[in-house]
Amino acid sequence: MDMDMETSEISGGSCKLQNDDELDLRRGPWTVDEDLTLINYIAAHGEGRWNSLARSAGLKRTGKSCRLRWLNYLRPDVRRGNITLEEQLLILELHSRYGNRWSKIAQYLPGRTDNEIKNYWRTRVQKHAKQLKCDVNSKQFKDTMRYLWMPRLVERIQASSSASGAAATISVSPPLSTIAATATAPNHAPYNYNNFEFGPAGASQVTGSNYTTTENSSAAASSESFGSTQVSDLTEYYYGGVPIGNTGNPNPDYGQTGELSYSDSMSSLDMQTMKPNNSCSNYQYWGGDTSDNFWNVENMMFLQQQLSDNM
DNA sequence: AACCTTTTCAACCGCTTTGTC
DNA sequence: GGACAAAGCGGTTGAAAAGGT
Repeated sequence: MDMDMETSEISGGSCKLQNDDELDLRRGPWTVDEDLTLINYIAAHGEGRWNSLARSAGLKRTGKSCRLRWLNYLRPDVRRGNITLEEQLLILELHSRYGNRWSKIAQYLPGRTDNEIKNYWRTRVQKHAKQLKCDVNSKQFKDTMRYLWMPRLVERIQASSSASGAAATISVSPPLSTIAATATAPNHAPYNYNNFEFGPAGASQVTGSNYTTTENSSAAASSESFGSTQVSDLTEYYYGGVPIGNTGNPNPDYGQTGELSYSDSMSSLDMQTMKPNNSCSNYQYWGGDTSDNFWNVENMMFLQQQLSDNM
């Protein structure tokens, strides 16, 4: 949940650094006024040189704090909202490749921040490892991800694309992990998963025909339109129709056909047949977190088999 | 409705890397 | 090449929301 940015002065959070009376530096949640100041200053002068930027803008914040706020929250191309199936798949794959190098992983997910990916990993993925009582870095858990979780994600992506009329372009064979293992490192050429082509943002953008999302396009549009125009109200500073800094779901696609939450992607699977147990129209968008369903008896059996195989 | 627990994620901290003089 | 500052990164924290009883 986002901080309530409508609250100008957050009680308790708007503390000053205790030993910074001279500097009068603030910390804690950013206020709407501070956001506007930062947005307008960067619109006029550009980003970088964060310490001097903070001073020049009149923000009583450290440069680090300004940088973080801008990169993780205020930047026009920050993509907010649920991690899509494709993104989940990418994160799992990239994490198996890069480990906890979140900024590296974030390069492949345009608009996503390292912080967001890190939070996703810690709250969702590590949670399951904990439930399975195994280490997130253990071979067992990695195998479960690779041979169970990821293939099903691929199936879910295929199912949702075909249900929505879009051409399904992902094939499950060979395993994505195999591709990743032999793929060239980023910076370099993006790796291609059939029609999905991923690459570090900036260097090589996503070019997969079906990977273009409405978020991407709106983010790109807002990014381009972001100029030196002064913003006087955060509601003017829209990201896809919902102002950045607003609470709730800033993602314009929330609840729309074709994008499933992580939880739903798992709960909609029929674990016996490994197929969606309902039509796409029946997906529970933004329902409760039922992702735990994924880790049912069958999956536990799979894991146990993995464990016994390794003995 | 009230209380407690769990989950989420923005923001901070401290360390490392990079840039500048 | 050493010293310092700034930027970048990953780990951690804690407030608020959501969920459960």
